[in-house]
Amino acid sequence: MSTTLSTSSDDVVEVIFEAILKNRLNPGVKLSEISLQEEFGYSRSVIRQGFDKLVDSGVLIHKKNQSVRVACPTEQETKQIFKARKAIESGVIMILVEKYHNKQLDLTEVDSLVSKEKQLHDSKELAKLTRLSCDFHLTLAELCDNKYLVESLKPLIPLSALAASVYADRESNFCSFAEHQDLIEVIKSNNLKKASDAINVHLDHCVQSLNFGVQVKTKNSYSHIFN
Amino acid sequence: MSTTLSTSSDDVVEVIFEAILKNRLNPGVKLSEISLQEEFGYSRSVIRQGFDKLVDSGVLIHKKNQSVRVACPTEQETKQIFKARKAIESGVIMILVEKYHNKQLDLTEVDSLVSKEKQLHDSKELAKLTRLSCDFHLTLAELCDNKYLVESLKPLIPLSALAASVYADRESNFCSFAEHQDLIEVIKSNNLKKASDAINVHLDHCVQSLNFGVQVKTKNSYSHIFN
DNA sequence: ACTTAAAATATTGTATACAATAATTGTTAA
DNA sequence: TTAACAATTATTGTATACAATATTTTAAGT
Repeated sequence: MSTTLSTSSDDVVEVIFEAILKNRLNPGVKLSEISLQEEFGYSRSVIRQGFDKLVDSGVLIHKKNQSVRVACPTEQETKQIFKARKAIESGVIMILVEKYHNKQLDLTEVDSLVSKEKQLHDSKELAKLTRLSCDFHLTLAELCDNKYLVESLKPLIPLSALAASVYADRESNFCSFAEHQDLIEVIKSNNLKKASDAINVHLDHCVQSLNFGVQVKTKNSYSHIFN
Repeated sequence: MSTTLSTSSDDVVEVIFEAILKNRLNPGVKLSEISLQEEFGYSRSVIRQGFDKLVDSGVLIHKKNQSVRVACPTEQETKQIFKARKAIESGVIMILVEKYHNKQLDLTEVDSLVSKEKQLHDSKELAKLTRLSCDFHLTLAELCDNKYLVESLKPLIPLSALAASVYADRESNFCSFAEHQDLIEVIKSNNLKKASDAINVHLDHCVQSLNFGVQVKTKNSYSHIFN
């Protein structure tokens, strides 16, 4: 949703989103307004507006009179995040099945997304892969042509990325591109039940691939984070 | 999500939400920051922070360098809003069915909500009734114990109220308490398909009860709006 | 009277100042 | 060395000032 014409504070939001998806900003990191006005060119009030939006979406945490921190989803929160995604995204995929059946859906964009995912997977470029698998889910939502649905899902994607950066280990196969391929096939199947099941299974697999036993580590400087 | 500890700007959000649900703030009304700092005790910066949150949720519309306006959903947007709600709320009700089956769900709160709805319906107190039927849907979401799901649904409720205030005529039976009663029953049925169908039908009925032929009217003063 | 253009006014966008609160550092005593 | 407390510093919460942009009013010309 945000402003109809985007303002400067949206830059802040974008840059921080990017930093999270690129795995540069780790969960728990403290972000102070004055420190960041040097990184960006903007003044504190603009930085803060961006922070406020991110706090609202749950990506940053803010306690009164304290600096904001990058969210660090707990095990319970992670499970809630994916439960919410199952609700929203099974709605998404059923809309897409119907659209496809009515010849109102062009899947070339997601098709090429999955191809790129496969390339990155084969060349082991894991950071970029995270980014793309996030894009895959958001793109499906966007194909519904329903901004409200997109806005509902949007904050849950970086939150999922944060959860993954905490709990996914190197080999975990967190958000499998192979299953993304399956999802595209099932959209074409014209079978609502199968489609709904497929997305639920995929998201369940995401959670199952996580290792909630790990210890959370926190850093405190943001020199090489935003570039 | 909002701040962990609520700040003053959340008051602004709350008051404006309330005003919308009470049908005091009509779609399209212009809200200027300086005019409102007299209504509230706060300064412009606080008012604006509240506005920003409301803009983000789509309840207020903001074009650069212009005053914010109360959103006035078009026919198409209204249909999108309810399509998004169907996706989210069918997820909600399926979670509740499961919870109820596992004896983890207490329905007394929603039961008494529906009773109150019936009372207000019988005594023709329509403004308060709108408020309660909104509460019903939000309460169902809250019973899921999933803040992400609640936050996804939350902005769609005042948006629905705005749509109703534009397109629902006096006799339209917009969000029927009788169907709310049915929804509670179906949660108890332990039948996922029936539950999902019931909420979809209810929300479809909401849209069907609207008359998109009406002309939109706009006012411009906010004297008796917020009290 | 109506249209157009210019001046005046009002409102937003951004930066900054100051007070309130939290975090940090330094000092002292056990 | 460690713990507790005080003083200092840093950071946020809020208000306000000023510039940029929109809106309204006024005036002139047709």
